[in-house]
Amino acid sequence: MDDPLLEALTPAQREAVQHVDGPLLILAGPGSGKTRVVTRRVAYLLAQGIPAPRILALTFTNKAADEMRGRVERLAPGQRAWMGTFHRFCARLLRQYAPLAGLEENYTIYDTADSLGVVRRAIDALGFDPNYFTPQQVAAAISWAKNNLIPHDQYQPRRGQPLGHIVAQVYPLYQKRLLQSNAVDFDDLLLHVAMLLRHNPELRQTLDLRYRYILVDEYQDTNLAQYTIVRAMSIDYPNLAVTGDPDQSIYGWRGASLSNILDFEHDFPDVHVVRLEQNYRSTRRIVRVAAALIAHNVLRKEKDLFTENDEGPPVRLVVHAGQREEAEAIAERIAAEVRSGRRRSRDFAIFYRVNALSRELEHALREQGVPYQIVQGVEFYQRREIRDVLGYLALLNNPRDDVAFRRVVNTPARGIGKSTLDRLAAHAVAHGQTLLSAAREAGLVAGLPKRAAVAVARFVALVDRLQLVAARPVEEIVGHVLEATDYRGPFMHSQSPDDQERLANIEELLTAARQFDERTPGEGRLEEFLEETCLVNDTDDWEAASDRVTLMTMHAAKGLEFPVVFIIAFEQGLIPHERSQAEPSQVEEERRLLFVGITRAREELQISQARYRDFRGQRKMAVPSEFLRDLPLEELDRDEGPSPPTASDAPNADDFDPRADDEPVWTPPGEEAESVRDVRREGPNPAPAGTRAARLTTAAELAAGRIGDAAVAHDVFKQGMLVRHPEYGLGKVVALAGSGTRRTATVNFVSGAGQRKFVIRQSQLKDEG
DNA sequence: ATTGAGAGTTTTTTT
DNA sequence: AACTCTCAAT
Repeated sequence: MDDPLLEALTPAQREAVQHVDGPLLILAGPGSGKTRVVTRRVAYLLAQGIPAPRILALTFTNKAADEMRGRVERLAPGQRAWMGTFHRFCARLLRQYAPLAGLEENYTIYDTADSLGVVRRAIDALGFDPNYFTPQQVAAAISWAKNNLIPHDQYQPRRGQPLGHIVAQVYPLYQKRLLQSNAVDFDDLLLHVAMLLRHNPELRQTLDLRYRYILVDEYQDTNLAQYTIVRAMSIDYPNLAVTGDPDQSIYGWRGASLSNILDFEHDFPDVHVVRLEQNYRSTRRIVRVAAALIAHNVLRKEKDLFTENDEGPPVRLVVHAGQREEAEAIAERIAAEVRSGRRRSRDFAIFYRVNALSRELEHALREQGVPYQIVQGVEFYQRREIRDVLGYLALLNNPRDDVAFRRVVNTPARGIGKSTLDRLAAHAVAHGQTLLSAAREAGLVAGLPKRAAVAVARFVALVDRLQLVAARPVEEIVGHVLEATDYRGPFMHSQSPDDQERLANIEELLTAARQFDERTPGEGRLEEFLEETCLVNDTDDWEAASDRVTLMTMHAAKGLEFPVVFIIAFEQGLIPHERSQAEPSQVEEERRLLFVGITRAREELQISQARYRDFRGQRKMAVPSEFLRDLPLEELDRDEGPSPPTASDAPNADDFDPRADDEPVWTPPGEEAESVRDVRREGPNPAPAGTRAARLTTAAELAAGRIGDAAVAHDVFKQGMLVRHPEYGLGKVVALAGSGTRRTATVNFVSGAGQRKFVIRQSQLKDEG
């Protein structure tokens, strides 16, 4: 057989690809060609004549799903199997069967911040002191319960657990409020669906039949809810294929349970197990370092990890004086390699344990003019202005959404303050109403001053007006929201960089809306757009194609690979993180996380540490990570760095903390420093100024770039700009929609002509500077 | 009701 | 350090 789908595969890989019916467990070490196997297997199933709609592929990140979709598309063009994250799959399912879960199909998905707010108010309403247990502690406990399929009416506090007793009261109220707002949180997406499947045998059967071939990627990261969902759909047709690697389980804190993968063989006794242990990604040295590290985990199934690749250069271990030096050294190195033509920017990735560590790197890279992209820093959709605008959309989509109401009712300020809101809320609770319906009868609300009642009434009128366009394309709705609220007005004439960035972000949101409209034509797609905005994050915008250095957390790095990897801040308290040090099992998870980071590297790996690091404005001496002990010294090139800089060689000597003296810091417990090989660090090699233009990755630039891509003649109009029409005169673009020759503009004229809509191509509208 | 100053808190990782 | 929250002044 010279089936191209089976080409260039090892016997083990081929075995997995050709497996069709029955349960399948693929135990795949890092770099073992898992993605390749998985995508080919999907294509193989399709080639066997299995209809695409019978296939369901579930991943944890959209990034992974996109990757899979792209590769399957190349192997089997035009076949549309459903691939996506658990959460999106559940969101979609829940939309279809919303009433069974006590929801309407236009339900809102609350993100972490939204749900935290609801928890906070629930705690408040029950009269608990939020200083005793923080809302996030309570929220975490609720989340834990949901991930373990404990519904609000079955939550039992453990004896002697004070937090549990509070949760036992807050959880039911919280849940009641979500339902009342026709809303769910992230965990509910899974919980509701799991419960649906459990309590509706016919539905379970239908879905089992519909999704006859199910594939779960990163199975080691599934929690009980996810497990239950997948299991329930694999009873009549147990064609469940899972891939995973217990050594890469890094989501225990999210309720992931290793037992799901370790017990798979128990759940499906006739499971076919395929082991992919050979690494095709990394050099021998990198693989040996990774293997040595992970061997220190006690709670582990022994697994071989080997490669036939080249030896490669030693793994570097570098100590820097401070975080700035660390960042600068990395940036300089990358710049030098790129300049010499040995590497391209895209070959490099820098990993860290916590997002906050990206700052210094961004700085240094910018200084060196190295283009970079940061995966998932301050998320776009978390920004105030974005959340505000989306708040309006959410309220339009689901008028029962109290969180959205609170967010937008006084944004921008319209004289509806806290006391007014409190009275509205009290009225709503008393009458079992939502905030918006309470607002509709503002006149009846006890104690509400006339003035406030008028303001509320005006807000309701605004919402009603916007409601009229709620079924229009999303870009148009956003345009109307911006116009009706004059949201951008205050920023428009401001020179402050912050305000300029806000405007750019809003512009970016308009672009995102437009792209959504183009991708998803038709009316009334608002809820889909909203679903996407909260279930899809910046990570998913990560473009492997663009020639930039990638910055991200080690969590986000899973599933990716790069020729050169830097892991920074290899320090106690960061990796393992201080919050993970109490529990041995948590330390093991941190070790797995480092393992994931290390195994992303194909050719070169550098792990670095600083002697001091600034944390929350405080300078702290850094201690090397305890995992240093777990790394094989003989594989490493160690560079303790120069002695602390003096004024002559440190341009930023004023930042240097004299407390960071030159004591040997890098000696791991129980090790002698003398085995360290002395390696001279390459000196800085700055390029002549002006050879490379510094590039910033800002929303503004992204917006400009994207708009630039699609720039066509009739595309010069922007939401909010002034235009002139030969007949109606001066007007303002209220909203835009559609694309290409069918792009339309809604214009509000100064003259009595009111609001009119034009097909731009055929109109006589002119830009009025 | 809004604004600004001062106080207090914080994210570890992601859907 | 950056962000949010609280309280007093406007």
